[in-house]
Amino acid sequence: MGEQILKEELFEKVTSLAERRGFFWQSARTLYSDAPAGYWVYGPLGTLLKRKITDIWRKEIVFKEGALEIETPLTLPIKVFKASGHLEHFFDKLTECRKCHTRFRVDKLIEEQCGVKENLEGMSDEDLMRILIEKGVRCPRCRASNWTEIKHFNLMFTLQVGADAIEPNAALRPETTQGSVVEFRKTYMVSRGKLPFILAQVGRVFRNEISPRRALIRMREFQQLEIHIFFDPDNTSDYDRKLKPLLNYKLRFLRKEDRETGKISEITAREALESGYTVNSLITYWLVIYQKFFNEVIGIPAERLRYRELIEGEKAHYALVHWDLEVYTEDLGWVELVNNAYRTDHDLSGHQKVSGVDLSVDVGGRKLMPHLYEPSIGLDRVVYHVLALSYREDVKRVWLALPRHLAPIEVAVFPLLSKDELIFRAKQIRDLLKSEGFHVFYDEKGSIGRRYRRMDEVGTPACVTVDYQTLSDGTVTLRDRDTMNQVRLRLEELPRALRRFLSGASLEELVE
RNA sequence: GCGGCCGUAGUCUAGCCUGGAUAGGAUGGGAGCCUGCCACGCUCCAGACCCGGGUUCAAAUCCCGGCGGCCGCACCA
Repeated sequence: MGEQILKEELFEKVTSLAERRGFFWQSARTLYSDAPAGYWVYGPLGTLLKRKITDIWRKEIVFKEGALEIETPLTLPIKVFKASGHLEHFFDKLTECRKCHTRFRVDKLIEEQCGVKENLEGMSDEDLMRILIEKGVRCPRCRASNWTEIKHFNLMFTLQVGADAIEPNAALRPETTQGSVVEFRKTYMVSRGKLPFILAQVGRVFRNEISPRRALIRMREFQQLEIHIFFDPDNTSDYDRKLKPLLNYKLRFLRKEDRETGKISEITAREALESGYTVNSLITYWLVIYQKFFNEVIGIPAERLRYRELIEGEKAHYALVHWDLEVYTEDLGWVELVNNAYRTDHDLSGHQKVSGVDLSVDVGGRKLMPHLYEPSIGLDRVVYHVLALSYREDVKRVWLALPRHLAPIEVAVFPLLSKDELIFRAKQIRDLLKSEGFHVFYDEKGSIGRRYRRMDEVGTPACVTVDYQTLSDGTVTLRDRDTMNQVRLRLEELPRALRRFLSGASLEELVE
């Protein structure tokens, strides 16, 4: 199987196949070689795959969990990010130690070593630099006192909205959350909400990353599938009930104390909840739901998944507790797929303070500021890992063993030979399957073997071949991508058989 | 953003050190022939030196800058 080679070069093989076959590639490069990094195009197959993942998330999570999906603008007033705390954390002034090349935030250095707190934010670079020199601020790492000039890092894209705007007054959102938080009050009202109140958003977000790398893994513009659960921290009884049948489910955690050994603890939902580790039944439930979703629906083996507990300094500024759901591949190691943050009332309270609008809700005559728990999927990373974990090769062929329900092309139809009578019949069968709602691909070029290989490479689970026997008795062969085995089926039963096959039945089961 | 390595068709690669005439090959792609089930074979076609500047009679090749890629550091709110 060439396992050794596979592990080392998986990333390159997957991105190369993705470009060759039209899953994804780097934006604008064909025409402009100096186009900035971090922007990626989804080709026809990639778009289909991404849509399938999104749709299955809608079906399995949004719909089943009673979330209301909304769409909010990509552009938001800068005030929103002041209230959320992003502004403070997004515009850093950094300096670098000339001796050990480590970087530090200027305000932190001065705060820590000079005890100064006020007015640092409004201070000019010259003044800050003067303080660094006059107070002899030392590098916390190597004790040197030789700083480079101050550099600005702006991690949000700002905009001047309005033809006469000079100063930035808006920004592209770095997460969809703020849209949900800002519209919480209105949405809650129009949908006659009660707690827990769940919103969902699918959409693009923008981060001015310092060094975008590794294709879909770190981009400047990417997509999130987010769930925003507003709840009463003192009453999660709905979730006590929902969690009950799942109490024995084993969650996989990398606890902060096991950071160095990398030991993963399998802890049942019951233990996690009762020990207080996962705070409450609501958070515990959602941790279970997402691990199950990625394991059972997206098809990632459980041993490749873990929740990594983030420690102080790693956690976002808004989070009280925070786990990253991560996926493992041999060449990229553990990569974050879902950011699970318990944001408490950080966001709503922040907006209430800045806007002056009361954002509390009435619960049985009691005024309450809802808390927010947010599992946020990085969709592009999911797309990459679905492809990477499906990648197979042996001496004969390369194929994607995609979960059948995620495959962009569901079935291919081929005439065995490019002869008019076979082509005519094959096209009829293609149209029949299209009218039955299948995503069908038709091909008559090249040998039959070559056509099977082409479909293998894009993960098409089923190939239907029309031969001379089809013309005489109305049967076709159905080939399984993974085993390369075939069964012969009557045309009348083909749509039903195909449907069963795509939802997981084996070829043997189809002919029973 | 810093340091190291690197940049030739969709992909992989020869040529670069030591400057020289239509930049070679493989694979993939298109058109056709052949072909009774797993990348057969044959014919034809299209496809590249990351961008800009410099040195030179002459630059894929040497020099400078930019952009990009990988790895490490930092960053990842």
